[in-house]
Amino acid sequence: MTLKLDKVNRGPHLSTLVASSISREIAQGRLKPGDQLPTEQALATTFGVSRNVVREAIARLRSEGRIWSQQGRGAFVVESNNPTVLTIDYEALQRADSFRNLFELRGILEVQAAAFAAKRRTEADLTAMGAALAGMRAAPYGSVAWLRSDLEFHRAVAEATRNGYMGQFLGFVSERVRESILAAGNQQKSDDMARITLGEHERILTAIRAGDVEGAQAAMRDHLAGAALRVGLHDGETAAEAAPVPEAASPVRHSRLRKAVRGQAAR
Amino acid sequence: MTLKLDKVNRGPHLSTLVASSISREIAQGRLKPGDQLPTEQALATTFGVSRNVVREAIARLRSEGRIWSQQGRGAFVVESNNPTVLTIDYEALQRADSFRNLFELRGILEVQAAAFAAKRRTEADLTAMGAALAGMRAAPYGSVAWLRSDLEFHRAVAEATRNGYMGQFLGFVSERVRESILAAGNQQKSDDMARITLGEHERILTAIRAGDVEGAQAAMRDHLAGAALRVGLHDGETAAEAAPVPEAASPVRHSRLRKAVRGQAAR
DNA sequence: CTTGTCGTGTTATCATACAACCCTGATTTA
DNA sequence: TAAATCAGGGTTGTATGATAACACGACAAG
Repeated sequence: MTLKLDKVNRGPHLSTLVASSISREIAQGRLKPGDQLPTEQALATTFGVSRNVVREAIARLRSEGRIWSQQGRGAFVVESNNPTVLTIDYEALQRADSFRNLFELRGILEVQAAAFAAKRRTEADLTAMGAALAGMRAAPYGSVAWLRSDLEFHRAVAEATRNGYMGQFLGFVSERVRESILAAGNQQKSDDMARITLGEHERILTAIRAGDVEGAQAAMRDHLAGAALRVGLHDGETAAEAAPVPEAASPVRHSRLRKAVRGQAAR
Repeated sequence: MTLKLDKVNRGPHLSTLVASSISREIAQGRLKPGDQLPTEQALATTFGVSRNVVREAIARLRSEGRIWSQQGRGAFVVESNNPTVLTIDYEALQRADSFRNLFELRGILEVQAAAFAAKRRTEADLTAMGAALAGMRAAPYGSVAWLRSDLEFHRAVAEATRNGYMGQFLGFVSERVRESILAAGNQQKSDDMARITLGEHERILTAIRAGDVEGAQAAMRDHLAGAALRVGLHDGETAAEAAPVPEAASPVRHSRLRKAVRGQAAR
């Protein structure tokens, strides 16, 4: 048996804890946009860590676009509440409704990507898709090679849109969806599925090659509906029902707080 | 006159430069997934900075999910090449084709959001949208209050999709688009525009209230086409032509490199 | 009222030291 | 011989002190 021990080692770094703590202060409004943070020295003493750790935490928050600092002045909470990075909380994705929502978003992007691909694909794109399909045919269903080819096919479609952001976003969303599916691990495999899935992909490629925008959209929609069924999502149309907006906050569990971190940042 | 001096202060931190440099090594494949990075000491000497700076850079990369490190062993490039966060390079967005691509992506999301909103909106959603529209009517075109109400309207639409990720992504993309427009600053304002823009929004709301999915999509499409014209994008249909995939690398300009950073990380 | 100077406080960076930990290989032990 | 133990070096994590660069207000000089 392969025992399934989750990685509880998530961020044993002090800087991670400090960053989360400050992040929480911001999220919960105790530090408002435009506010100045305490000095690094003050933070270091209140948290009971070295100034170095505080600096690493601040570097992280700065890269996330939550705070902004200037030499000689101080560090400030950034004005716009929209951070410059987009993150998806892994824990939240375990909830069925969240997963369904993300799957829905992926569907939107994939279908439109197929449409643009049908309009803008080059010969190179088509051969790339064909190669990916061949890889799927050659590999056993569900194997690593099969999954890689599957991913490659969708990547090629995204590439064919000639819109880099499309590929970036689609890749990001798909990866999160894939992770979540793997984590759940309740996939059943059968020979029929291989044939069906392959057929779906082939129809997509055919439509894209023909430049058939509507057809490509429809084929991709079919494919996603099939995929939804295969991973256990039923009736993808009525997806989200009163799902609260998932906040991007507090990805760190408190139970594992270390002795040093016990204060609040700035009261 | 208000002279227009941009903030060139973007990231004068050494740690940012180091992080970008390592990030580029990964993106360009000189550091493959699973590879071990040079030791912090080695990086510090090759970059000509202190180990502290290297640590801040690594803390940042770790928070972005690109690197994984363990005490006593070393730091490694994470296996999946898909980072756990999504970022958009601000500099790249200044290029017209990039901006066009992002605008196109926004359009996809907005149109589909309108469709879902028409299907799933509640009374509360409708009143929120109505309030936002009222705010636009009351404020002068282009003013801060007007922009806020505009943003609020679109946020309400996204909220009405009952899909939190939709709101998250849409907000993220829209914010980047808005920043870019503000940075360009070549907006011309007229009274006609206020009326036209307001009308577009009203049609969207009407369709959503009526539960008219097709109508909401069409109205939103019109609105975005109008917005594209207003910000100087012409013929949004043939957006990207042979635009290379924008890699998420090198957000730092080299001309401003400081004396210390001149090496490569790990060859 | 403007300008220049100075002192203080803050961030940015450097340098060093130590603790915790992993890995390897030799040594001891069964 | 085979396994367990232990010592050593190497690496990351953290602490500490010092210096440079910068911002800002106070204050004097013009």
